[in-house]
Amino acid sequence: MSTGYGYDRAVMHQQPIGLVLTRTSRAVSRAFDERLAAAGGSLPVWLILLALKTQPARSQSELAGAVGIRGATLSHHLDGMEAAGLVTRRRDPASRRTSLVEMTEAGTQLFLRLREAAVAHDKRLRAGLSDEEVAHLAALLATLAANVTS
Amino acid sequence: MSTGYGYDRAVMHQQPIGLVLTRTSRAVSRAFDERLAAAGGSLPVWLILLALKTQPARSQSELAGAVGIRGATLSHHLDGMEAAGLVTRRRDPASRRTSLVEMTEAGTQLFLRLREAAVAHDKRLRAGLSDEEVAHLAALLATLAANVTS
DNA sequence: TATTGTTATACTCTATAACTATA
DNA sequence: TATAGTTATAGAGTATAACAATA
Repeated sequence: MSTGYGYDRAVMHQQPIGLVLTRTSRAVSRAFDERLAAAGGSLPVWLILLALKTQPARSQSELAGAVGIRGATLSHHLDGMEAAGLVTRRRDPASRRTSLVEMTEAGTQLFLRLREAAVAHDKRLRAGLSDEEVAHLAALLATLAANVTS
Repeated sequence: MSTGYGYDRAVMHQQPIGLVLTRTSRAVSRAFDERLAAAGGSLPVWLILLALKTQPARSQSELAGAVGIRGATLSHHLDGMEAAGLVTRRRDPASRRTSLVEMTEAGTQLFLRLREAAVAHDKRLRAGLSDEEVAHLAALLATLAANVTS
């Protein structure tokens, strides 16, 4: 019997999808980490800069939520990023216990380099896949994510 | 214009597929880690036991390759697993510098518990997806993995 | 000399708990 | 009291380099 995708039922159930996802994600993450490191960054730094770029001057709690890490973990990364001159922290005038994180010029420069690395990584990932297939993949992944968070 | 998947081109390119994969994989991995921990294991322990189950009495270098980690990292995990009574290491009679890793009865018991957790995780992941969609997802992920390793 | 595995050491990411400053 | 963020500490996973044993 044909599934319409070129796989029969015997093959389809060979590997749990969670295992396939874990292995793929490990391989792909490792490749991405290498590219980011070569460009002078890391995954958390990239995710933090990306979150800041899409919505500048965020409070740390918002930022931690956007990146998917705890506040203390974010503090840890921001310490390094601030020391490296990538971001600044200043108190929110409206509430002095909130701190607003902003990207510096050097942060923007690194962001651009990391974005290049991310774009190159993405191009490599998409090889052999049509836009439709990539869109379908994104939709399937979104379903998986929803399944574990609900 | 319709792509046939219910997504139009404007939506399709909103998010790089690498980012979607990273985020999905983080969320899914975290959920899986929690299940494995609740069952008394961890991801590396699960992957090592799984590799041993599918091909018993492997040398450590084979095992490290199958799991996707370095030899020294495997030694580290095996130390803990051996101390916990999950595996044994014995010298290969054919070549005394090679060590064969075997699962103990306790290792088998843990393997079964972790497999239960993995099956439950997989069932949850598949919610709302047909067998055909899961098979297609697996094929797409295989393409991504091939793209970064080639 | 080359290979298998171990040991020593260290790095990154993450977390929890206790703390400070502010509201 | 409650909240935003920091600091101290720790644990898991991984890695490289130097080493020992064996081939």
